[in-house]
Amino acid sequence: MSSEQLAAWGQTTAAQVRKDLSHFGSFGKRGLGYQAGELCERLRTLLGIDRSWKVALVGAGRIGLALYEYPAFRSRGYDCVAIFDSDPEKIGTAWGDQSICSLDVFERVMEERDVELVILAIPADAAQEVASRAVEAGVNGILNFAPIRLNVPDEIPVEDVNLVIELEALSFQITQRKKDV
Amino acid sequence: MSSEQLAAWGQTTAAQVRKDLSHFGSFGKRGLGYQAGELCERLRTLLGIDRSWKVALVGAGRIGLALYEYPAFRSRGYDCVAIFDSDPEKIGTAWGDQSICSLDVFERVMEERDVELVILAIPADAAQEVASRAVEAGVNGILNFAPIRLNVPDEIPVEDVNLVIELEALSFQITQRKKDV
DNA sequence: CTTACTTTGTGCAAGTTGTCACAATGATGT
DNA sequence: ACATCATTGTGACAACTTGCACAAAGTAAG
Repeated sequence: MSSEQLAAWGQTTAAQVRKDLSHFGSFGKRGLGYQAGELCERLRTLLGIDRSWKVALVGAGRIGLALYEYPAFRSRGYDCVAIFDSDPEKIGTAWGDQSICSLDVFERVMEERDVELVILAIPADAAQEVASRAVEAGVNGILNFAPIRLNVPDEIPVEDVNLVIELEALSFQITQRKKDV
Repeated sequence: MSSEQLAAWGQTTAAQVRKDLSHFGSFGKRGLGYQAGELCERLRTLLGIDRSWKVALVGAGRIGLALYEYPAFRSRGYDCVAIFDSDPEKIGTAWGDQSICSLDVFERVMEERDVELVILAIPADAAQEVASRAVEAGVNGILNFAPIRLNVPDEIPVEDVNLVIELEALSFQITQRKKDV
């Protein structure tokens, strides 16, 4: 594939594709382009998605369930090795092959199962405490669905997903567009 | 509140806050700062979130359910006025006060209920078709959970939410950090 | 072998975004 | 009334990002 083709695919320019790729080394062959299979493989390694990751899900509510059952999740190498919830009704019950654990045993389970990533699908008022405990327990990264800005050390990456903000971004763009006309 | 306080809140710098706000006009008083109530109100108007929006949910699966039941959704003025699904088992049943409609009546319902925003919580292979029909039916914006890049006219804003990409972004950051050390 | 063609990798220019610093402005106290 | 203090709004500058254009390097064909 040429950088031109890749650019069309990714809605950008050929020069941008070449610059971005060259940042990580020299992948292509002049006059020929990039060999798709090799490029994929090298990018997967660079992105750190050439292996599977052990994930713990905190919050067995509807968002947690939707994530847990999301097929792309497992197929892309994210392996859910623990589910936690604070609701005594849910603790002990199972989703698929995972039984839901109490937060009382959070630290022990996190260590036993070598959890690397934590997904927080819990209300905002509980998120900070769990995040801090997860960091303390040695987690490497956090995917946060709670609508608060987590306070964690700089070296722990956090990705926020905030549905309301996404909707508000849409509202803003629509409002702007109507004003222009 | 001073720009300094706002900056601390939003993890940015005071100068940035002032530049951003000044872009939309002159809100503050020199020597005093910004009056919180008025600032909020004016920003809400600018963002287009000073009113409610009529939303249709397409896809009554687990992601759809999680969204529908998400309290912040309604409390921020996003009013779900229709739910669609293609599964005959689900059509006719109801979630709360909304009964689930067939996609056969998509165009009619969209118009009757004045839908402004569509949330696509359906598999990738169905997303493009529904998106095109929504645009045709006069929708103003799309929130897309399907992992494909929708092809819609430039004047229709689309926000994508892709959980796998969020996780991969975490994986990348973790991998990078480990390399540095 | 040589010529014509393709496509990368990159220096440079253009454009965009973020930061600094300070005059302008209003509040506050004497 | 005046001096002092706090804070905005903004021009000038610095840092970063994107796009252009072309030499370098490789392919292909006669």
